[in-house]
Amino acid sequence: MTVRVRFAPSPTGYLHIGSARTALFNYLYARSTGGKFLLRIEDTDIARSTEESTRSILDGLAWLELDHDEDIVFQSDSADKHRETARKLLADRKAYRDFTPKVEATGDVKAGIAERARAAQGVKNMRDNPYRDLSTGESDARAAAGEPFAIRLKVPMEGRTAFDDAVYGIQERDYDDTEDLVLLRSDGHPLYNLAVVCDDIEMQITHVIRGQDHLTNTHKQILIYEALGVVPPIFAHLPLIMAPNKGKLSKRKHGEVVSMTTYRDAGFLAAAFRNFLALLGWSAGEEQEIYTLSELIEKFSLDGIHRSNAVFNFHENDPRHWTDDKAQWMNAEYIRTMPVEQLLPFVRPELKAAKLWRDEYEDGTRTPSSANVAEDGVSLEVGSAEWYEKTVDLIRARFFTLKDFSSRGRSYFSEDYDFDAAAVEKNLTKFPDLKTWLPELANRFENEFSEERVSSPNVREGFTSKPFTEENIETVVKAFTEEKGTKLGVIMNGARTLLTGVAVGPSMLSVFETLGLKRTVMRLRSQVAWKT
RNA sequence: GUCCGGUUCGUCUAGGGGUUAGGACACCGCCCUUUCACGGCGGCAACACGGGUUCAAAUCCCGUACCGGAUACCA
Repeated sequence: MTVRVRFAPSPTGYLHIGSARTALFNYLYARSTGGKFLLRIEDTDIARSTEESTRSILDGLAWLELDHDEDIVFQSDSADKHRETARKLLADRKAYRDFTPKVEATGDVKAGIAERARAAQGVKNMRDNPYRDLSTGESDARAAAGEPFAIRLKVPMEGRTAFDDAVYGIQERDYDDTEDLVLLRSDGHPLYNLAVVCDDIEMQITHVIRGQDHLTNTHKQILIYEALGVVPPIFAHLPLIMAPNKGKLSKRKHGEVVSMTTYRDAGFLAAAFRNFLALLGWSAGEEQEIYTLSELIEKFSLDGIHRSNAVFNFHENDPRHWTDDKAQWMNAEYIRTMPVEQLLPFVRPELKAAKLWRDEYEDGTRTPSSANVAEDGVSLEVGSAEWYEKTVDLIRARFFTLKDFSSRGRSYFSEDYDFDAAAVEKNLTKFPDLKTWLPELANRFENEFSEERVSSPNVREGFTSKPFTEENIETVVKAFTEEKGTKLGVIMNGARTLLTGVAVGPSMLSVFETLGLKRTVMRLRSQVAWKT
């Protein structure tokens, strides 16, 4: 039997981190078993469902690359079938018409339900509905007379529902604890449990993998399967993802941190986030943390799923820990260790969005004529595809998100970058001599190197033509430092701040080389930083 | 209230009768270094509690506590 699983979100908001994980687990299970991963939009709550939300959920799934099989099923399209099923159950006397007038919920719905349940405690049997055993004749007559009614499932008086959950094990529940659930509202609207069972049957779902909050629904749904004479699928309930206080994780309370789009927009790599999500409530029982998608598919199994809820750990008022540390670490880990050519396609849109992109960065668009790249490849023309790749590779080591390429890495791609006040203070203002030394160093570079066509009145006649490479730069900077009787760090750090605007980054020699002679010289002469 | 589920470092987790209870993140320290949020080394830090079973319990059983979920003519 081919495995068929489904992810069935209700479109009442964006793709929540918990739903995303449910989708991921379904996806992994389907792919690991050679089964099908189906998508069903449970849009039967007309008042709350929106198309925008459906789109947002699909966007989220697309971003995570959880591609589904077959056409998307919209639950609302099958309402007639659901009604028909309810009527069939009625005809089979597995369900009955309840003529009790509908009571509208007011105020806090959840609290009201709990209150009502408490009040009913011990007072009455959950199934002692006066209409439960109404004769067919009278029921038909009242219905024919136009009296409104809901259709309720007739839960047997004796016995219990039981199923073997793939995660939680044997689950049993006395019929006594289950109310005769409404299948069809008095306005003819089919309700969730009926709709889900009908659709799961229709879609030939073999495994229902969903949140643990559905555990009691499962008992109700099994009752419907039994009434219908259909063998229920296998159920696997997932532990829930909680807020740091172990409470419910919600948009109301926690905002954007729970939305998948937040991570996409914050410069997360889908692969990294997927990896993080996979480890929230599941483990392969080993010490590995970084898994490629194919490894996840290969290793995923229902027995690796935990029974206890997991905390999504973030700190609302701490910008550095605004989301789970491990998610951030994992993203950084992906950025700095994945093959650079795989990273490039993600950096490009980021630079484009920040208007830092140049077409020359694209592979294959280089113009050979403009290249004065040394034969050994050490000094690359700034702006070439090779330069771009090398630069991305250099600066990614200390980056956490794709956003960093356009923010903290801005100075590599544009002349228009900001100076960090603390860095200026620490590395420039503190050493006033640098104000003259650095432009002097620029002249020195210009005289010593010839990587680029620099036209300047300061170029000496008969200069030695050396490539602007780390090794050569080091010699020059060291000599310069000695002449000035200062420490290498003073020059290097001053140059770093002037050239990149910040106090941190890769080796300064590689920064010089990466920026190239022309830009290095220009920036060393710049006095802008001193004015801030 | 009732039903159901859960409980190993701050967080994610490994381990499921005998372990110095392992790893990762975070945090702290040292090293590397011209700087650094890279890297290297190290440190802090956990079996909820009480009973039982057993030669031996984090691990099995029972209870308690706490946390969570559910309880709807919502999904």
